[in-house]
Amino acid sequence: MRRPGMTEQDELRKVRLENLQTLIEDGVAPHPDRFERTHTLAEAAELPEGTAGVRVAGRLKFKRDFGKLTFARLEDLHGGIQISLTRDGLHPEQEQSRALYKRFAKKVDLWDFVGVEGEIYRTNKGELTIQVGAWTFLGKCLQPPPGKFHGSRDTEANWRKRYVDLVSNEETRARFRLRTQVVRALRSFLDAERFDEVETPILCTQASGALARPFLSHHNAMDMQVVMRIAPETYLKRLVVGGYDRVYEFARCFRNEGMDPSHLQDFTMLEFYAAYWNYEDNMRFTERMIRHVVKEATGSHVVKRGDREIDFGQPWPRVTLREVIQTHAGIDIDAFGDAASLRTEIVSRKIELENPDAGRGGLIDQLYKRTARPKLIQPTFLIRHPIDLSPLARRSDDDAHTSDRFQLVVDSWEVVNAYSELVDPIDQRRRLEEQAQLRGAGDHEAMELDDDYLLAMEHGMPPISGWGMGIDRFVALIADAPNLRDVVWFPLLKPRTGPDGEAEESEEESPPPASS
RNA sequence: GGGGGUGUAGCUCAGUCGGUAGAGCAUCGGCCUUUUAAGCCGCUGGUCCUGGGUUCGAGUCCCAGUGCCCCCA
Repeated sequence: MRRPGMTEQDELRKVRLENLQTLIEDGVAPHPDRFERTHTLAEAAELPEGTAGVRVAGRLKFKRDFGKLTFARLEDLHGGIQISLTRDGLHPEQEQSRALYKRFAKKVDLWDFVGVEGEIYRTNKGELTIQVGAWTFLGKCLQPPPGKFHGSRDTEANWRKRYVDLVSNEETRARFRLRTQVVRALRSFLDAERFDEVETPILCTQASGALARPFLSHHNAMDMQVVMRIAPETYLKRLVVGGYDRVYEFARCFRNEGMDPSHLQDFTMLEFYAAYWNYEDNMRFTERMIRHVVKEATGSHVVKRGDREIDFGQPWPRVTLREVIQTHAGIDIDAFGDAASLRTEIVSRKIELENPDAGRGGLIDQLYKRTARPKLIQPTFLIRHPIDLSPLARRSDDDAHTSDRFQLVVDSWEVVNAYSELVDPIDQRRRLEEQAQLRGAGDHEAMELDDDYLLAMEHGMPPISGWGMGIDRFVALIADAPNLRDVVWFPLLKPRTGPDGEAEESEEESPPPASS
């Protein structure tokens, strides 16, 4: 394999390695075991001037050296503060102080970890700063950091090396802080409403609970195929059979399907089930919860999305699928009771569908996605979907063709999907058998017959309303992120081959020995 | 599956008609006690994504591949 001369990256790394070596030779511990802080960086930035004995630690993000005075800035995920060191302010003895100053100015590099102790003051330019009386080396960054002013703007690099993205870009830090806030707000809201949090299997013998293709794997000891779950739904409903009357799970799910900016293979879904509720109870609850979470996480009910403003504070309209299609496609689906007549009507209106051979429910779904969904911007409850698109949902009492179901649509994204659950094991078996027939006919998205779940159902279910929300989508929505990968810490990407992806050859210098 | 875009120094980016590979910042050396993208002087730094082809000569043109992005079905 060709091996060119040392690249610039190698050279920059070598300088840092040499700086570390110098510190070690001076008796500095390269990897100290701990550092006692009195404040986080964000806390320190709120302290009044004159506060002494402040001990903080963080990554060195800027350094401006004036020869006898150095300004620097420490940062972490939640904040940062400026520090300043002077040539004569680090030790009572002048010679010692100058040595400590020079060590900091010359041998500590950007992105190294440093701990300092000092007093809060305000600089001539008005910036709150810690006048450092003592500093401690806490960790070396051997890799050259990206630019000082602009972090990496390369989206691919930011996904592959999210840690670099996080250190470099405040927008990235803010986006992930928002995600954490959203999850925290949802969890505490549900806990306060007496829901119990559980975990159900990810590795399953059967994929159920959604219309999607699973990832396959193999269990060696049992010598059998296993699948990664596509939804936690049927397990959570088993728990309702078992006596949980309000239960939820933050469920990592996996769907082996096409990739685009609004779909991930590996995503997080929040599902909850509430006994004795119907889907209308659930809509009221949803509106209350989501409104609360948006306010809690963003500080406002109004979220900016591109040039649009989404207002979660206004009452959310409820429209039936029939109404919304009538409005935007001009077709009354109730006037076409079978697939053939509906298909003819769609064709006559020159609306092109991706899969014109679908059944009536499938045609309605495509018609909606094609014509109406792009127009739904403000939070809207879409209700009463065709029964054959909802094999686990309860049939409406007043219309055998529709289900007691709702979706929450925001900025044309389906954020929430919920319904009154089908709790009749006889009806459930019939509908899963229909799905199994579609499967047999080659429809990979049709649902599998799940005998074990049907057995659980036969032990008795109360009325239930179930609910599911894609956390990644919801966060991307309120973070104004164009791509779901922007709100996932480590999105799946193909490994790089070639220059960047070559295995490291073992010619790198041996690490410096630990100081004794 | 189809189409379009993109890949050049550690980072952000230029690179004209095919003719010696460029800038700013970072790094490195020097000066500087109040900076906020500090400033000044000087020096470095390249697998132009990969592989082929055309050509006297390719970052540039052609073909194929590849990572990433976007759009469409």
